[in-house]
Amino acid sequence: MIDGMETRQKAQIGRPRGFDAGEALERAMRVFWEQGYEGASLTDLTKAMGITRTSMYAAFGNKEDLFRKALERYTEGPASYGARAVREPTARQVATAFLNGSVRATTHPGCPAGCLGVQGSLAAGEPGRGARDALITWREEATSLLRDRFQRAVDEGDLPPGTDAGLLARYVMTVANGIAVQAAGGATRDDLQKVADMALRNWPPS
Amino acid sequence: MIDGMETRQKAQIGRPRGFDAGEALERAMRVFWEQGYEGASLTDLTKAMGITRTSMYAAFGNKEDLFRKALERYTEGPASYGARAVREPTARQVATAFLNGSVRATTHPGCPAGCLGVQGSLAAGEPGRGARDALITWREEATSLLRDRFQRAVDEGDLPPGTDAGLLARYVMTVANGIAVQAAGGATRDDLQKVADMALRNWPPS
DNA sequence: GCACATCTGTACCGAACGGTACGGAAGGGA
DNA sequence: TCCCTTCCGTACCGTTCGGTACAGATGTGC
Repeated sequence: MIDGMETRQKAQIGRPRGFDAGEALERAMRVFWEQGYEGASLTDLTKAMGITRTSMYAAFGNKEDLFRKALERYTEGPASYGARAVREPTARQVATAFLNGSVRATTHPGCPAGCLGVQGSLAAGEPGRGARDALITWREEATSLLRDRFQRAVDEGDLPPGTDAGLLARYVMTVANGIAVQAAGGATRDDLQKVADMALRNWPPS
Repeated sequence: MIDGMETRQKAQIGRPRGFDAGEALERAMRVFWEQGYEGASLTDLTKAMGITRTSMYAAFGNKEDLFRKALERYTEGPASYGARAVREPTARQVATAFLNGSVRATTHPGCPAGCLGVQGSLAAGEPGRGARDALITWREEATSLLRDRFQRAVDEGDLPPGTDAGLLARYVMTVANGIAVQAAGGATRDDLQKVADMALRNWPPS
């Protein structure tokens, strides 16, 4: 039996936790988002989470585990536009929703600029390879989701026969990644929305 | 009077340097490229450069100075396709050369995958802010170069009147940034070349 | 050959890193 | 009420971080 959040809360026995694990994870996610895996120290993290190192280790494992859990939360929260996008009725709407969502998420007021799945760890030294590889896998999974969706569109006749669904998925993902980098550099939402619109102008006809 | 490399070599007096500063900087650039600013420790750097910490500090200043000089070298070396691209005769050729160059540079065999100007430091903790901001400026300068070139194309009638040169520049830069992220994640040169080709299919007519 | 300016190597600095031992505090079950 | 289990806070672990003091090595100018 596994509880949803994955932060073990085995039985109802013993002293109960004195903080909200979900809220603490949310705060940790923000720190990783803003400073990256290597740039976020345990002191930064626990201070933002409002708990001690000991509590953090007991609840989440270690720094890398915390990062992975923060990434999960990011997927279900700020990056949930991805899962929503692939449920759009046409391939074009999928691509549009995905890029629009990425623009909104990477420039959301009150949140760090950019995308945790990109700037969390793009290049890293030896101790950060785990986090980096986790993000590579994360981006690959998103690309696969898009590819499968576009392939379905090809099969259903929504996209022209012979269309390379993998290329289309990689193209959309590449633009989204570029948007994330731009946002991290301070590009505005309006600027990036125009870029997203332009990237969709050459979409194959239905 | 200033010497070209910027690594001070004031007079011909005193014990001469026992290593090639250009070669050492090249090695440092590779380490930053592969591991990022925060992920590259002085131990990693000096080991790759084949010199001691003391020699590195005497020749380059400190870690952040070394990073800035490595970035200059990167600009004149692996990223020199940028300056070449803006000299192409038409706007379309400029954009094509820029994206093709970015594909080649980010997937060059024997070099780290990706782009130093992106993965060198995208998100960072407090001590890495200098490097991060240097890269933001670096990308902005490249965008400005493209924007000015596209504006010239508009003025000369190479691009339709009323074309937003700034948007075009940001679009090209965004795709290039996305290509860099993709390359850092292991995408192949062929895959990315197809993405670059696709990104140029909706280029405004001459 | 001698003096001087610079470079090199070692050994070290204080601070920050990720991670943990341990004792006291605080709840639930009997 | 007592016990047991778990959580919390402090104080600390060894390691690594970026950076440097200092002494010896090595060349050039006189």
